[in-house]
Amino acid sequence: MIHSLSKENYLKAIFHAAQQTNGTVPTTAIAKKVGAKPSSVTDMFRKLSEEGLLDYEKYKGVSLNESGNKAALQVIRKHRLWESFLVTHLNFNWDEVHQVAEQLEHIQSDKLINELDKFLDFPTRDPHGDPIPNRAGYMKYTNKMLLVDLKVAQPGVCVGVKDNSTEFLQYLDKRNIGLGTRLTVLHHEHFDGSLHIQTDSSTLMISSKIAQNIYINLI
Amino acid sequence: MIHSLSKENYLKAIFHAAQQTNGTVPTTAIAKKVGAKPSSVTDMFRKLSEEGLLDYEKYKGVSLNESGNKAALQVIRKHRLWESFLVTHLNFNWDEVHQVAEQLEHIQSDKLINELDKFLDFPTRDPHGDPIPNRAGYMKYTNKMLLVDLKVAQPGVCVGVKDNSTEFLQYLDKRNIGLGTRLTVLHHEHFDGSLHIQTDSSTLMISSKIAQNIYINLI
DNA sequence: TTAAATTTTTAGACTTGTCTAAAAATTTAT
DNA sequence: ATAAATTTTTAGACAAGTCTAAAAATTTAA
Repeated sequence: MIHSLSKENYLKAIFHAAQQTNGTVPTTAIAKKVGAKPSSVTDMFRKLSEEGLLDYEKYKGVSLNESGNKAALQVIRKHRLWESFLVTHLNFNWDEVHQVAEQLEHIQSDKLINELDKFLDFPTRDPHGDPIPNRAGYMKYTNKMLLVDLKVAQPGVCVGVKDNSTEFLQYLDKRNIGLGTRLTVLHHEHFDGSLHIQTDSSTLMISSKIAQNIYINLI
Repeated sequence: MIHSLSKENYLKAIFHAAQQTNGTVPTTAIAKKVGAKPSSVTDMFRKLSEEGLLDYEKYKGVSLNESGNKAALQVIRKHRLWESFLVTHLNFNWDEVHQVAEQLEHIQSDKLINELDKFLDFPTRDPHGDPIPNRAGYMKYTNKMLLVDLKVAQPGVCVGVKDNSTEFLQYLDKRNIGLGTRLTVLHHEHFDGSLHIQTDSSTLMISSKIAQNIYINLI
């Protein structure tokens, strides 16, 4: 089943919104996400529900059903794989990828996306630390945490950032911290919350504010 | 200036059609290329001409003006760079790329296409041997020729194929002939037109029919 | 619990790109 | 050179996705 670009965007928006609200999503939430008026969203809800992708009851909001969920996950898979490609091979910064990936995620070709996946060596996280669904649509739900919450001596790997500003990314670059960098907290300074950390290449001191903007995974 | 997907397709179609007819292109020719009815094409001619991309006189056909030409070349640049990427990095066969590149060519991002160009090391030919416009829209017009027309002892490099069938591509693969393979004709057999050729890896005999489907460039 | 505020839906309209049918212009052929 | 054939354009319509304005339903609050 192929869906129009617009429908794919709705499915993705509903998927993300549903993560917060236990499954059922109101009209206005989606209107904000897709940048359309609520009346347009209602129209689309009706269409997607007629196509068997949504459960929709008037005035009650929508939820993705089995096929809607599957379709949304395929779009998310494409989005995250493209983001990974842009960062790892085309010198995009973590904050530049989104707008382009929003376009690339709608390219229709199974071979393309599966070969891209293979080319990238089947990554499981995108540059923001979010999990990438595999071919079957399965993904490990994120248990990423902030570096600031990492316990002393517990090794972690950087899987993304919360703040996408150029300044922050440059700060990290300068210290050789990037996707995949292993980090261990050596010491927590209780006075100001700063951390002594050990990376692959060196030992350094970072502020609590920095540590609040780095996502890590336990390893 | 950004153009809709549909407009980009028209610009590209007009560009290609204009290569054959000395600049001016009739409505029906474009109708065939873009798969629309002539009446739709007339409508689009009017729109593109109002946008200052075409010179259009009713009943006289259209031609690309300066900006139309530039816009068309940017689309062609993207198409050919994506085709190259698909073949060289994602294991696409020469005949599988077109349909996907037709989609990818409409992604809007200067950084994306220029980084892709760099990633591919600024290729000048796509997998069909057609020239790739550079960032400024300049391309060396193809002086590609068929292998069958190559003179004895004159070295050439394979830049593409005319026949894109899987059988033919597999035939070439088996003989280690691909994009970039250097070829020299050792002997022309006048009786049946077959050729003895020398490749990077071996010496072989190919029929005239095969040689009529391989594009080469002099080196 | 009922009035006010908010959310959602309906109704009708607009834009882009397409279509069919018919009219107009151009080209071809006798 | 004029009739026939072909090409091109015009006119009116439609689908997708959006909008505004107004009506209906739901939620909130006094």
